[in-house]
Amino acid sequence: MEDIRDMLKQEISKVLEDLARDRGVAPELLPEVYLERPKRPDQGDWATNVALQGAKVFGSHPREVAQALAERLTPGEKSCVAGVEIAGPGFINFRLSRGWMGAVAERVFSEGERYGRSDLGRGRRVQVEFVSANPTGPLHVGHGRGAVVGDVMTSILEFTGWQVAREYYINDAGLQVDNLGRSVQSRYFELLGQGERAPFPEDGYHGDYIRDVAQGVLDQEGPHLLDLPLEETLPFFREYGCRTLLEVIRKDLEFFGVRFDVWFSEKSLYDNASVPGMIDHLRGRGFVYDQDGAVWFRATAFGDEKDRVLIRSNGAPTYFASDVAYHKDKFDRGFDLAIDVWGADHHGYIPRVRAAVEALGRDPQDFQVILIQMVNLLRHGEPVTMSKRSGQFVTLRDVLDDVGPDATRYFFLMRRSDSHLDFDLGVAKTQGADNPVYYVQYAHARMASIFREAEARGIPVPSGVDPLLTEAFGSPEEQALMRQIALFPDEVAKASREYEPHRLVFFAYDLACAFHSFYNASRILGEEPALRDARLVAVRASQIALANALRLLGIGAPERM
RNA sequence: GCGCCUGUAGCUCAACUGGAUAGAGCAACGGACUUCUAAUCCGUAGGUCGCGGGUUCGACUCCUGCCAGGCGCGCCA
Repeated sequence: MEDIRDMLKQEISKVLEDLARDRGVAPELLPEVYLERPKRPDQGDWATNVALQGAKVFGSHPREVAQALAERLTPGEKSCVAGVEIAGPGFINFRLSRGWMGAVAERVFSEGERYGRSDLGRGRRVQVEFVSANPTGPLHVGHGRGAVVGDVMTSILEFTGWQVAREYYINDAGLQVDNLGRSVQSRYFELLGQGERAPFPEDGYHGDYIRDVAQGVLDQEGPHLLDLPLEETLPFFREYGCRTLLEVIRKDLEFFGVRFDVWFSEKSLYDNASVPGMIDHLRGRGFVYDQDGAVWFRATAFGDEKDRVLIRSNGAPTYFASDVAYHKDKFDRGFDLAIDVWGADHHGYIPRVRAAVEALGRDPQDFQVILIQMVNLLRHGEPVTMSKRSGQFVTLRDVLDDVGPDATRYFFLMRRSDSHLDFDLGVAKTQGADNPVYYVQYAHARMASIFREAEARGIPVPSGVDPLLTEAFGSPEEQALMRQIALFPDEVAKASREYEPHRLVFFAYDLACAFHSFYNASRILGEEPALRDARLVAVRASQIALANALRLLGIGAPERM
């Protein structure tokens, strides 16, 4: 299909240049040729709007230009073009001969699991940092959305020729882990009936899981920590709590099918002096100065609205300081592109980090952020309230146990990540018609079932595409199905370029839809051999495309349901 | 006050980045299983694309001014 498009494009460009020469139009004024797939089948298989774009430079009407171009375009055997017509305000529509469907199927067959791959990334290295939730409690639903978006994004990037590293940034330095340590410490004392000796911190973590962590300390250490000064044991509680909760997070993510190559410790940036190193580096480039006893980054030099503090006047570094050091580290490690997946409430933070990236001497485009909007959790239309403070929030684990990983992934991915998402646990759980996950998976199960039945009847499934056999193609449903299959590489590329993993969910859904229509309209195994084999080829191609899409999404492709 | 995001069918969302008659799913109504899975399909109905200007062959898409909602504007993380 790609090949056909390229050939068409070249031919149109050539004809356009010929026409320009004949009419004395300078070639550099000519518009670029775009070929697009019309929405409606009666508008052909491919269409171009060059005549509309170029009417002005020709000093003529779009339809007249289109007519002139069309006259010079002769349907050719090789390009599969069966017809050229002018429509609407001046579109040129191309109708392909039936052979195109065979060409699509042939490509899908020969590429198999690789169908949809590309070399967009050209082997460049990209690091995707996602989730990065503070290790102060279990993951909640919002983290889950970021986890899936990041995970699927990495799969897509890998599939499109990038060398990918998946990374989790652990915020194990600073105030919040301190609070965690004190919270655990307090609960530990409480378990031993001496809670009043270690008061619960004002901004402490109230969730029950803190008691579990404290119980773990008690089981491991016994009561001897009671006898030591609070400040002396705090580092232990802090470290223990952090490690334990991180392990909980890691297990939840693993259950969700999300894995990381690197777990990067914020604390390590201080242990190995990366933060002062970064500050020296930026100071040397003239982007750091001292004022009011604090150390500042000149973010305004790169379009941020104000300069930002790196080291407070009390000597403590800001979160931003470690973040800049972390991003410097990313680029020092040789990544060509760094993609961060953040909660949308952090969007105001983007300009300063981008400014820092630029100050480090990188193209600001080498740093990209995917924003994840809020998830509204509902149960049968009723909002489920979440408050991490009080500890009464619905965890990712709760949702996974309730509706399962496949449905959870699907729901998190079915909207653009930067738009609000209503996640109704009731709907996600129903196995009925209003649950799109099953609609898609059912399509795959149906395909598998056809092949099972074929085997039972002793009907061999064609392993290749016989050009004669594809002449049997042709119903509107078959065409729609093959058209959708042919779209897959484009959709993957688009998802990769635009950082929009949800596109694949829409693709999978549309493919399932095209398949269900085809299935209901066509008999397969009962038909005479030529037609039967052609349809088996279509089903196999559908199955490969759908399985590839589901694999990228991390959603199961069941053989039966 | 400033910045970012959002506003499309009763509800939840698409619209190939400026293209042709704005499309799906729920919800409503009417049909299709003696067949390779009816967790499916087909049809009907539903719209001043928040509102007003502008740009051009052409605007849901771009520019501008309003209106409404969300988020953000710390020497917090």
